[in-house]
Amino acid sequence: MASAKAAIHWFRKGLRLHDNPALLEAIKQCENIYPVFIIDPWFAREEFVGKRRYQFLLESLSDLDRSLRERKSRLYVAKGKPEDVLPQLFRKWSISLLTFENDTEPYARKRDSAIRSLAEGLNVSVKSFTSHTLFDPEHLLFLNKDQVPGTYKSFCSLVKGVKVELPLEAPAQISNHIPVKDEAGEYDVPTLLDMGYKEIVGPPTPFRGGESEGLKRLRMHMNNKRYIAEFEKPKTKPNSLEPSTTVLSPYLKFGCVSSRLFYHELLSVYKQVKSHSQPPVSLVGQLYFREWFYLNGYGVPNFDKMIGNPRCVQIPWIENAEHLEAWEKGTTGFPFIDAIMTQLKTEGWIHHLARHMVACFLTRGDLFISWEEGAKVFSRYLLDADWSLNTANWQWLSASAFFHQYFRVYGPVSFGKKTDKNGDYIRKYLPVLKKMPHKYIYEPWTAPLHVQKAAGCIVGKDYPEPIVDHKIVSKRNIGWMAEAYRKKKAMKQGKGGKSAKAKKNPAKRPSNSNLDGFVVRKK
DNA sequence: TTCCTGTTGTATAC
DNA sequence: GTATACAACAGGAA
Repeated sequence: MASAKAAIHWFRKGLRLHDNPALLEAIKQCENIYPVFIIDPWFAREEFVGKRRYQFLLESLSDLDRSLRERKSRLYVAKGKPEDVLPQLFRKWSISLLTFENDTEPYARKRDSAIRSLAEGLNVSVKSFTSHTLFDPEHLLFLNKDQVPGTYKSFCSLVKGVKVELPLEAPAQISNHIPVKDEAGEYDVPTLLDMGYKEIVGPPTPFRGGESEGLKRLRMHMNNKRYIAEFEKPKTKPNSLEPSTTVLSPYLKFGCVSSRLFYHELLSVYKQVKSHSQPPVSLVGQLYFREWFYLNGYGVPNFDKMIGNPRCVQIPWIENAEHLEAWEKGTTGFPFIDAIMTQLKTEGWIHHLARHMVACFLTRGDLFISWEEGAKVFSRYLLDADWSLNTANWQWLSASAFFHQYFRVYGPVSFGKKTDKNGDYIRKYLPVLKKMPHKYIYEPWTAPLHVQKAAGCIVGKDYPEPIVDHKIVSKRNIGWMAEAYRKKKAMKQGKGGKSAKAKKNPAKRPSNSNLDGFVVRKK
């Protein structure tokens, strides 16, 4: 009699039991299921993954473990490189099937193809499923003749009529077999300290990781049918003291909540109300942006770089370590910018429009520093840092791709005022400005000295002077952007045979020594 | 080739 | 609150 068949379901993203086709396939085919997550210690470094996101991941794993134990199973957290760990586990547990969710990121694709051939050599069959996104990017590319749609609108017409699969139920039972004895706790979910991180100082991030938390948050929003039906992204506030958007992004990033579940729940609410908002501003519209950006990450070469990325405008960004550091640390002297960066670091989440504000400021708006630098910082601190989405949004805001109206520059003083005239958001995150009168809170350097004294905040001593003159640098930058776009245009025309034109308008490389003296191109 | 549209700008005028 | 200049982009449709 043949012994019971054993499978590993390998969790990576998709940290959930609901809508998990790969896990269900393992359960269908095998009696003994080993749910595994592999932690690669090499990634446990703060320069890549900030401690708050790592904490969120560990909480998600603990939640998964709890849910599995409720079903008389458990999560096995193994440490090491997947290509080392998995073969060991295959042998140890006599595995014949490996299942996982497809991942479209370049690193993951490389890793998974290596694992596939490894498994093949060890007589382990591999089954993988698309369940992180609404659509299968490979299928979308096939439908669009291998072209990634260049605009949101053309993406929407592409997916019109493509069915979004219904989400699957969580399995009631995982496995017949009793989990292996692990008295030493070899496979337990580690702590932040175990992974070499220092403990989080100050209040914990307000968002806890895991499928349970994610589903709770989803339900909470879905119960508010009016909010769901009327949701319009541009009308939500970047500086409200409580989030004005759903904060489902970290749960979608790790797959604690299935995007297909979210999508079908939205459709179900839409059916129950008289009218609802539409893409691009609606919540379904937000999911479509996610899909479009994932497709870009899948189909555009060198997507996370400027150089070698055919969709990205080539812009001669400035290198300026002091400015970059001031931006990251929240010491630019612009209270709205500094408050947003403080919220980013202390809570791991900031509103979408707040991201716009600081991203525009770092790149084309003020500092003219590469979006790649900004993307690195965001991916360190954001709980929801997602390779495709983060990259795409940085390209958008820096007017490198997707968005091209570079002359629309966010004002670090004006933008926040529109939705928070009193500056309460700034007061919350920058207590040093707590007593600054609202007239000056967005630009404290304009406050008379006696006002600064009365507020207990002297600019230049208690709070920094602004590192740039926004009016001057934003105008200068528009000129530089125009140069870069002209060069792009000339290159494009040059390809058609008129190469002389390409040389006519080369983009000027801005020099650090001439930051304020650049004269905008004359008419 | 021209025209239209593009989630989410700002300052100023009425 | 709404309109307009600012200096003017790209992609896609017609």
